[in-house]
Amino acid sequence: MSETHDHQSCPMDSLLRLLMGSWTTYILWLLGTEGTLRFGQLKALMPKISSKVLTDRLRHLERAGLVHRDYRPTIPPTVSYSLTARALELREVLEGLNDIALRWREEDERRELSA
Amino acid sequence: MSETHDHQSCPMDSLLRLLMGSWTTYILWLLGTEGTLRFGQLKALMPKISSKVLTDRLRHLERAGLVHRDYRPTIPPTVSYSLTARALELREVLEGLNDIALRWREEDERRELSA
DNA sequence: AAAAGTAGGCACTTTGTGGTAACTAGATAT
DNA sequence: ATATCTAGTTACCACAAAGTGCCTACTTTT
Repeated sequence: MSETHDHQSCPMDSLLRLLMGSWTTYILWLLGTEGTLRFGQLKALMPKISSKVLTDRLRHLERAGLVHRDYRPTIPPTVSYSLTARALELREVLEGLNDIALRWREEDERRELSA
Repeated sequence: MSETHDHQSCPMDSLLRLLMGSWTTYILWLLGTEGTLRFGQLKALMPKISSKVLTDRLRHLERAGLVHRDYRPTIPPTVSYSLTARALELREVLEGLNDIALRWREEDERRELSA
C-alpha cells in the first residue's frame, strides 16, 4: 500500500493519523454539508466537544491544508472555517471508505439474524 | 460522509480508528505483499514491535474481519495469518488514500522549492 | 457599572496507548 | 537435567492525547 515502509515517514500514515483525531471526520463532514461555519456554530453542532479540542483539531486541519480559516478582527472577532479543495479530494476517498463500512455492517447484521 | 453523525456509532469512524493503531497499515501491507505469514515471521519483519502490540493489532484486525488466523495446536504451536476478502476491498480505498497523500507531498515540495 | 458576546489561551487532571521485561506450555534436542 | 522452540500473557511504567475549568480582549447593551 506504500513504498515507504517506515511507519514514521509514510505520508498515508500521517494523513490517517490526522483523520483519526477524535471529532476530525465529523468536523469535515459538518463543513462539507453545512458549508462555511463560524467557530461558535461548529461548536454548537458538537455539543460535547470542548473549545480546546475543537481549536486543536481545526489548527491541525488547517496546517494539513484541509480547512481554510478566515479571521476578521472585528469586535468581537469573527472567524469562519471552510473546506479547501484538498478536503474535497479527500471526500471521495472517505466516501468510499464509508460505503465499505456501511456495507460490512449490513452484511454482519444480516449474518447475525440468520444465525 | 455519513448519515449517522454520532461519532460513537459511525461505522467509518470505527474503521478509521482500527486502521490508525500504530503498525496496523504496515501489518496489512506486509500480509498483502508477502502473503500468509506466521506470527514469528511477521514479528521478524517488524523488528521494533513488541509481541504484546503485535498480538493486540492482530486480534483487532481479526475481530474486524480483515485478517484470518489459522491456529494449529502443534507443539510448539503454529499460527499463521492472512488477509481476508474484506482486507482486499479495503486495499483499493487505502491505495486511493496513499495516492492522494503522495501527490500532496509532491505538490508541497515543489511549492517549497519555488518559494 | 456591570454583563454579554466571540474565539480562543493556559494550567491541570484523567484516560488511553505503546513499550518493557518476565513468564507460560509441552515436546524436542543436547 | 536443561536449554530451545512458538505464540503468546501478565504486570508494570511512561508519555501523549483528551477533558475540565478559569481567564482574556474590546465593544455594545442594559
